[in-house]
Amino acid sequence: MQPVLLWLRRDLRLADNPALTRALDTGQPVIPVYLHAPEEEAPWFPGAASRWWLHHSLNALSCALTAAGSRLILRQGGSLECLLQLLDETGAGQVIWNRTYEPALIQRDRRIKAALKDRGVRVESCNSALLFEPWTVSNKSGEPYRVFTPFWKACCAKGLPDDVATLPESITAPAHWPVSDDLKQWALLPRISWDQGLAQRWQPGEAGAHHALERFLAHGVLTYKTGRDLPGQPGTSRLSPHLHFGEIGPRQLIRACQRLQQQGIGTEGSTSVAAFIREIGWREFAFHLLFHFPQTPEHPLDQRFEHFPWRKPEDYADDLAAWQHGLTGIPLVDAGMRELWHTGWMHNRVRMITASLLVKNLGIPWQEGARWFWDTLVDADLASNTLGWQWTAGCGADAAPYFRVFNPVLQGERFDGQGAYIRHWVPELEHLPDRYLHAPWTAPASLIPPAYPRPRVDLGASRKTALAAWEQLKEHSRLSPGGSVP
DNA sequence: AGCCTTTTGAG
DNA sequence: TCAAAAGGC
Repeated sequence: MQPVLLWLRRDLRLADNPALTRALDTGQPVIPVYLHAPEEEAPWFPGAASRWWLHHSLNALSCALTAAGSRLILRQGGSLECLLQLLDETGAGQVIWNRTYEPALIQRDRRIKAALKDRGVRVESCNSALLFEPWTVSNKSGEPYRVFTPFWKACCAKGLPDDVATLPESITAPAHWPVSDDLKQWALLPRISWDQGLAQRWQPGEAGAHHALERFLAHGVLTYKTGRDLPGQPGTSRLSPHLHFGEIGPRQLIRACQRLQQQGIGTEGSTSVAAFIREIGWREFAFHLLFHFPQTPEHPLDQRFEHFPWRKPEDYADDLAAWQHGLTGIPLVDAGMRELWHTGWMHNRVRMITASLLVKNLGIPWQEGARWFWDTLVDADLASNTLGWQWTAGCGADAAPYFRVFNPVLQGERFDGQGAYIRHWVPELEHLPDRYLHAPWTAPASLIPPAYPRPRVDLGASRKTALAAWEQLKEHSRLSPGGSVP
């Protein structure tokens, strides 16, 4: 019987996978394929941490498919060329996939869909990644939302989808399997092994995603509202990389939350679960914004910021390097940057704080931070990363106003009071008493650990400079709206 | 989802 | 005198 191709991309799971369900519903044999074509994601080629995750996730998916009586076929090259080749080799007449939403991938998929249809191939695409696809939500005048709360209200009014297809017991195999690449030959893993920290922390793949969810449901979600702010405690879901690669989907999370809500979980539990669902909403909002404003990975949504007086690369290179390597001399910031480097992930509150320091105190353009996060995060996601950086820089939709500057000393005292997080990631400061831990430069000279750098910025002075620059920019924009600044 | 300074008002 | 509230960036 004529098989169908199931083209897997950011949907590396078997449960709640509409494209897989559709493929099974045809009653024909299914050939699952993953195509490696990183250049098609230009200019946002997958970063090193992301490639590490992809390698292990594909391994896991391949095992799961094998256990279900199927296989994962790997091919490298242009996606269209690979698909045509596979259609030719297998005699398949239909391709099914789940949609992606990054600008470059939308273009590619559109091109491929048209080319396949031209050749008489049946093509079908589904939604696995989102509760609401970006073109299905708009305000009364038909415009995309630019503010989160009304956006999310409109989503909730539609009803959050929680319909989840059951896990297939087996997947019908074709009479003949096409040959597959050997995953190792794609060289997704780093050549020098800096990845032990990642391997220790993460279990990529669908099973790992469900372990992470179970842990969170049992230990984090009921205290999420306050627990998520404490970087020294595992109070967040840590699902972001699993979500990015589609090892688990938002509908599954909504369903799990609704099950919890039906049990008696008390007021704190209930508001905590609601807070978590709201975070899923921010993820949806990020996709909404990226789809409707595809220039935002590179350009600020608020055009006034095109003329912001950022420092120049030759002036900030040393500060940028110090920030990247966790050597700014500001403990909470260095702790976060080192957590990122060692585990490919950073606690959300610390992301806001490290980003604020880069953009506001160091005067470095947010795009530099976005690029570094892109390369080092295992959860690097163009939509979420763009929203996060523009939020911090104050130039995005519903962003934090520019004048909101985080003070990493105060934030440390407030959210890492006992210093568990800082001491874990900045061992030079292990023995510094709590009262000096967040600002070692205020300690008596005899207590300051010589191995730890002096702070690279004066937090108070740089804050003033940043606010003054913002006031001036506003003034210029008022005088010459949309125009250039002298 | 902030910080800093000034003002207010109870004691 | 000091904590809380308010106001500006």
